[in-house]
Amino acid sequence: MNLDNDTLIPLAETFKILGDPTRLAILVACLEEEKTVGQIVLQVGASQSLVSHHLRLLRAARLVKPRRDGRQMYYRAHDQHISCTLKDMIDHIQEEDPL
Amino acid sequence: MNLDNDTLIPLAETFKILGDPTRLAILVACLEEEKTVGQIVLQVGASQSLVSHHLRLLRAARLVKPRRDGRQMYYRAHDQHISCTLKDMIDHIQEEDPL
DNA sequence: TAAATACATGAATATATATTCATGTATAGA
DNA sequence: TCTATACATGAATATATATTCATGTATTTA
Repeated sequence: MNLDNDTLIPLAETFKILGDPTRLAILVACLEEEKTVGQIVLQVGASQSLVSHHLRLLRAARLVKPRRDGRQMYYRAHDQHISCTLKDMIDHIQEEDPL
Repeated sequence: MNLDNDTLIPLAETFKILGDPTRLAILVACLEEEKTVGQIVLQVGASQSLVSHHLRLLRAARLVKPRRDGRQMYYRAHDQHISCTLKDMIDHIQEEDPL
């Protein structure tokens, strides 16, 4: 596998977005079903402001997509490859060290 | 998918390691075949010191594994789930926005 | 043992980034 | 049109981190 900078840089940027526990928790919270910002705030246990800031980054990286309904915003993970990526990485972490 | 902190935090830490273009380039350089530090330095185009610092982080996250032979160190990506993760993410990036 | 090669590491620094606080904007209902 | 609700945003800040420079350590060869 050989990557030019046009692939490498956005790839790194996307991984960087996943590289924060709060943001990752937000993403996981809306991975299987869409959630309102309020629901995410409760589930993740971070401030509303912080969740909003993170959601903006997640949106910019197209990791979540928003939908408005009345005065609520629903967010949902861009599930296509995200859950695969998460599963691969969880496998990596849970993998035993080879002696 | 619901993740407790014992999974979430190391998961985020691992993604964070991938979230830097130089480090990602180093990882990709030794993804398919092991490389000496010198080879990686040439291929990536970063300073020897920087490559060494990054290799330490990659090693700590068990993303690469070292092997010494004489005065050379060979590094190789911990390929098990890494190349899958990279492919999933590349797919995500190259994916078109739904209208 | 001395010198050279290959890599690692510590300190220093400039920049990036997570978080908070205060405030702004949009929508719904009275 | 006020008020309340739900969310977004800007500024400020403390902390993290990528990079460089200088130096240290291990291994080979003379």
